[in-house]
Amino acid sequence: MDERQALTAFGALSQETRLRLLRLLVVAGPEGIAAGSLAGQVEVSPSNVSFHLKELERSGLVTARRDARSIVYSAEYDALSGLIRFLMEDCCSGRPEICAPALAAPCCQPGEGARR
Amino acid sequence: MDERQALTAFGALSQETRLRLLRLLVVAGPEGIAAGSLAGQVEVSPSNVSFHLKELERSGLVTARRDARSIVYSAEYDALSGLIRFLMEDCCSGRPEICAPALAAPCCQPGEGARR
DNA sequence: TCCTCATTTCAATATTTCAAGGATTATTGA
DNA sequence: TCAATAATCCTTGAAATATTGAAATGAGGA
Repeated sequence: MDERQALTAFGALSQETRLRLLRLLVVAGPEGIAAGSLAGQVEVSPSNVSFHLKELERSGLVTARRDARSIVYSAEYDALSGLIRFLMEDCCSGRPEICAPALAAPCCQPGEGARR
Repeated sequence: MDERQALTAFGALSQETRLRLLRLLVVAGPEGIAAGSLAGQVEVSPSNVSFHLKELERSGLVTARRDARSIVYSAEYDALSGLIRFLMEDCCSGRPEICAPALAAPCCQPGEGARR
């Protein structure tokens, strides 16, 4: 993840509708969710959802694929990992004073391979 | 870190000059850097640096204090930790498929209490 | 007090972002 | 091929953001 990508990704995450869309896609996993279904779930007009999905796609945080007449979006896990890592390493220079407290998150605990 | 704070923080990080300013402040640590010195280092006009520092301050990622005739800014480590944690937990739902790769960063390795 | 330095504030402009609606493209099944 | 459906594309206008230079504010020293 280079700086240009990170800047775009941060911009993509700084908008409420997009953050909600991304969260839905993260939980949905690799199988993804169709654009129309997303529009229904976030209660935003289809054209507006399309606009924000395109922004997310431009940032590399989600990818799109066609499935029959639907276009299915899914979260790009690698990009999200990369962004977290960018935030810790490039932006925060790996400062333990910053990174260590963040690692107290439940998902980072040993023996907690999966979320709870 | 609640969602509203995170949205503002992501917005603050999505601008090149601000990202550069923050990086300098992270490395500088708690003693911080004066606004004028920052303007020189990022080669941006003083008024523009002032604008961006205020944005960073509004997002909670930096704080300001007066020292004689200088105003010294410093990175808010807690806010950065909180943002990393938000990204892993709230946004990524703690998915191990996302968080685990990010933890491969050098600063997260056991025995690597400090960055290398 | 007066002067100077550091920084902010203000006003004007340029650029980007956002939301909504209608038109267009792509796919499926009859 | 035609009709129906799903999604995007395009345009419009409003709002937010970025940049610059000039003026104002605040602190320290002669």
